[in-house]
Amino acid sequence: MPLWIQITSGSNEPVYAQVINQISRAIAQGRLKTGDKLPAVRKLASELVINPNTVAKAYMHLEQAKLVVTKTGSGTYVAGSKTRSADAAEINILTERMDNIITRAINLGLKTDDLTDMFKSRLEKFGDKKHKSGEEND
Amino acid sequence: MPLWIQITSGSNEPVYAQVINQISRAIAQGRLKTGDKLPAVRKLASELVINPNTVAKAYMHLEQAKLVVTKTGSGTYVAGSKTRSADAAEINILTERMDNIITRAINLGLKTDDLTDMFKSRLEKFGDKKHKSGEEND
DNA sequence: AAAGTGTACTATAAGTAATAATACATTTTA
DNA sequence: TAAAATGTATTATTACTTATAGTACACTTT
Repeated sequence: MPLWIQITSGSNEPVYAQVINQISRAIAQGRLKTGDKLPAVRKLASELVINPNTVAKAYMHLEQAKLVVTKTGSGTYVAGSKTRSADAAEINILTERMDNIITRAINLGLKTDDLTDMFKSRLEKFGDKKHKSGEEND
Repeated sequence: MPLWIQITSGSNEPVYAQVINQISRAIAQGRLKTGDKLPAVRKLASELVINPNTVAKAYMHLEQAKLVVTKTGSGTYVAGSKTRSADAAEINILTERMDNIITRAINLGLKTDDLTDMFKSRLEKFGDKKHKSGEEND
């Protein structure tokens, strides 16, 4: 499995955020599974031609989000899913972002039906993934 | 109709973006209709206790998004809907943001069914609004 | 002519993003 | 034990963004 992260330099999205988002998505879509090892900070930085600190920052955020587990000296690994249940604050942020997207779409002239179709289409890439069980790293 | 915009100072979202988003949403939800006049730059700035330049910046962005029309010396008005059709680039941005939300939700432990329900629920606030016709300002 | 409106410009301060260069602690490997 | 690999921490610098502030200008309405 070579390298699936791609950095867009000119983007308004910060580099560390691009790393976070792409790894998060890989986990959500099941392309990265519990226990999988992420590239070493220095190695990934070298491959993406970015600063090691930037990768470290991304890994730190991913760990705070409980998506990865860090073992100093060993590496960074995808955490167990544990059927996390989102708290109220996180749900609020989600609905806020959802409203923003809907707003944008409506103001672009899309109809609610079009939007619904688009949503369902995107959702297809995300099955209710079963992470490998029996490998929880705690 | 007094003031429906509310600014959160401590937010990580820039003030000008808050103004843009709240006005955009009001338009999308039909609470602001074609031809409606927005508060004057200086007046809104005064009411929100922010800098007039910040409001001007928000209005500038709204105009570039074709959501409002500006008449120097007169005021800023909600533009006609014109059944705008989004171009490919805008659709791409939308789907990208949609994927990001879905990613976040799945990683929080939500099921696709829960997500679909949430989406439909949020969508209810946005009818396929008929803007007042016969008032296109061109 | 006066008032109201959006726009443009310069300047400043604060925060964020990214890079850079080191150094340190822990784990793995030889 | 020693060496290598790993994540972490620190300090510094540069560039950009955000927000405020003050001023001036052009156009429209009254």
